[in-house]
Amino acid sequence: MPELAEVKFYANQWVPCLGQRVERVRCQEGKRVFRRCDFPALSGLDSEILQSMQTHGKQMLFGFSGGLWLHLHLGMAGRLQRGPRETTPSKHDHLILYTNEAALVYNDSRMFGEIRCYRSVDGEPPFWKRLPPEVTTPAFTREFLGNVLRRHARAPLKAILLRQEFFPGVGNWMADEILWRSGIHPACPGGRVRGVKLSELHRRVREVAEDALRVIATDWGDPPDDWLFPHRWRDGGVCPRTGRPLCREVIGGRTTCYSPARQRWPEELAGTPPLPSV
DNA sequence: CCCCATGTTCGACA
DNA sequence: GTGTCGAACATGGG
Repeated sequence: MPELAEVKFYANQWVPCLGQRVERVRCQEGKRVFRRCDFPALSGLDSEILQSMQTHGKQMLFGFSGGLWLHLHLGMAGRLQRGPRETTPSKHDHLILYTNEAALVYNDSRMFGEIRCYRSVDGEPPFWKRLPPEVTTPAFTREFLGNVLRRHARAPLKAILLRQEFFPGVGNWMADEILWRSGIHPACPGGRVRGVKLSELHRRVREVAEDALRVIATDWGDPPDDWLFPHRWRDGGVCPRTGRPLCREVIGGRTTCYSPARQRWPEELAGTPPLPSV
């Protein structure tokens, strides 16, 4: 499930425990989620204090005293929970941090997620400081978007939007939502999007991210019926704007839902000049 | 048994 | 370098 807003929601589950000291770390080395984890560092969380939480796209970073940083990714099915101190590990609980008041649980049934731990006394680990701009910040400009599309002029927009190095946090449903609101076909090549369409896409990327955060990140509310979201996997789903049927197709390697009635092919965009030849 | 899944990475190939 | 495709990872749900 986790995209931008869901990741924020899960990260928030641990926030009430900021300031608490970890009394015990429970985990099982050898599980896939620890495939690149510095295990001694992870065990070192024992007796340290949880001091900070931040997210970036689909990634979470928890800061601990002693210069330790816990870096989590939820993959396809991961989640975080906060439970009572008496919490006993259930089937896919791969990591539990026990404080004197609570249990902080990382759960991932498919193990596509990842748990890593770093030592860095001088603030966040270096990789974290080099992450690209988040789509909700001023650094995510129309020009930045235009450059990305120009450099991938022949790739379908859907595939481009899924790339975390450009659109951190955007996943399958957000990409579909963005393109649907923009009225652009998901298979439209990046190079076709210029001028007003570029402005439109830029606005919608930010809008979907902000809407998702507002609706999901704190309370995990149900997305309203005027989003594409509640209609997209429904068999016989209907576009809430046009009332016309939605369709599903694999684009950019992922099942994509769109509304053919309002998301047009590049050729149908009036006055679009041809793509530059490579 | 079949198919599908809100993610990422890797190798082969045009 | 760009882009596509399929497979792999591991599990659960319909």
